[in-house]
Amino acid sequence: MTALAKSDDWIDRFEGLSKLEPGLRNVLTTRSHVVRLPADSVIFGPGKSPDNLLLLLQGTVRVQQLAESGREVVLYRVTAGESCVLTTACMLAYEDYAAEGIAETDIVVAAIPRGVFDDLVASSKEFRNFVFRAYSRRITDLFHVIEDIAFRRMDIRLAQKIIERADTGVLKATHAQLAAELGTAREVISRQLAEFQRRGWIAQSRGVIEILDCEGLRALAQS
Amino acid sequence: MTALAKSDDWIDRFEGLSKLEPGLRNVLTTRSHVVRLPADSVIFGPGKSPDNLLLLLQGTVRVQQLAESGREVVLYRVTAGESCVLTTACMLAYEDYAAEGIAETDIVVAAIPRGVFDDLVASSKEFRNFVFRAYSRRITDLFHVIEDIAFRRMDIRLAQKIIERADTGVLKATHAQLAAELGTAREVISRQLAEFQRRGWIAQSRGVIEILDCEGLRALAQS
DNA sequence: GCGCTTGTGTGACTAGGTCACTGATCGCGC
DNA sequence: GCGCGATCAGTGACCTAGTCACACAAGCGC
Repeated sequence: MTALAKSDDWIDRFEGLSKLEPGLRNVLTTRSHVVRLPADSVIFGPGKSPDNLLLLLQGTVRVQQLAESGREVVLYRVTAGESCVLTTACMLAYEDYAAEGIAETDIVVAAIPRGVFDDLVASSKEFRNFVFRAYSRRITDLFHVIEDIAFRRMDIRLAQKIIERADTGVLKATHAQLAAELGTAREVISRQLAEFQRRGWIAQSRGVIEILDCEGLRALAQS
Repeated sequence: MTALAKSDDWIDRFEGLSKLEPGLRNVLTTRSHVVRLPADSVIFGPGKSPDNLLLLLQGTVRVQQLAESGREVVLYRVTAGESCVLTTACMLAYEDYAAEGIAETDIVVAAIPRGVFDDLVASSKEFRNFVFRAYSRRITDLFHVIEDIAFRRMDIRLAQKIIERADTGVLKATHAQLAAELGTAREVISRQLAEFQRRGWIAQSRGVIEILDCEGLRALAQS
């Protein structure tokens, strides 16, 4: 991180920006600032629209939808090397919407002020492509979420989530967190996990799920 | 329509474009073409990504998500005076996604080729704002859909849909169409409508729903 | 009128969400 | 080490929504 703050190395971490015209690289680095934020920071949310485009250098950001009832769904995650591009659209949002972005880990971001963003979009085809490609990616993610919620079974979605988010066979998450992730109720997750356990696919303890039979899970996830 | 094809009047139908720089108005009109398409035309879809940005002059376009199972959900509608801006993102789509856009009526569109779109984004702040504002709008719509599907009751969603889409107290749609609209099964719609009828809110006949008690529906829709 | 197609109604059953709990486990202060 | 509040997990009863396999009805062409 110390090195990051004073160099422009970070640009090369973004696939779509590596071929950026040299002059514009300069614009980017001199007119944006690298910021470090602690885990659980709210990047944007209802009534809190950012006025920077954020490029994520380290860590992950979770973007989730909130309902008045208090329930939530995770829409997608932004990982290092990606931009949180929907924020640009959100800057102009018609009504303010009920999604928020939260730092899931400590994060390091390059914040590009709105005016600089606008200049770059105007002057660089590379940058435009970068932006539109990022949009495309997110919208595809949203389509995915819709399809999942509307048409897929919970057990399948849960199995997928466990595989996707388990690190070295272990997933640290409470049932309530998984429920928020998938937009369902805690009890539903508890019951499904109990069933997975009964089948010998996982072992559970407080806040931890351990995968015992990845093949079993995968078979369900892919059906 | 005859008048439309040969003038640039249509630009003024788009709120965000009316203040477009005069020179660029010209670019728009000379390098785009006004096209008329019949109802049910597929504007874009899986494996059919458009290479024009479409601005809708007349009619409406329905954008819907398809699942392999054959079920569908309507994501949003584009109405006259709006642009089908997600197509721009879709031109660059990572994987191709399972959404399609269909002309719901006969439509008249101004088709802006990709290169022209790019030039305009580069040269006009007005146009950029127009584009990003349109994105914002659509994304908000998608957030809405997700919230509805994940957290709202069917009876409420159905009541809303009926009110929203009924024309002079009458809605011409089959139960199957309403089911596709809301991403549920036909039987569910049939049962809900039977209940609405039992309560005296609507009358039904083949392919037609007539609103008898709008207040009753509205009360449910708002709860 | 006869048969086809399309639209609607129904019952039995499964999956998922809600409610109101109980019991387990953990961290922490003392 | 013990007690206690907070967080996490399990459970049964009940309701809503989606699935399946039908029967039945209305419009349409011939």
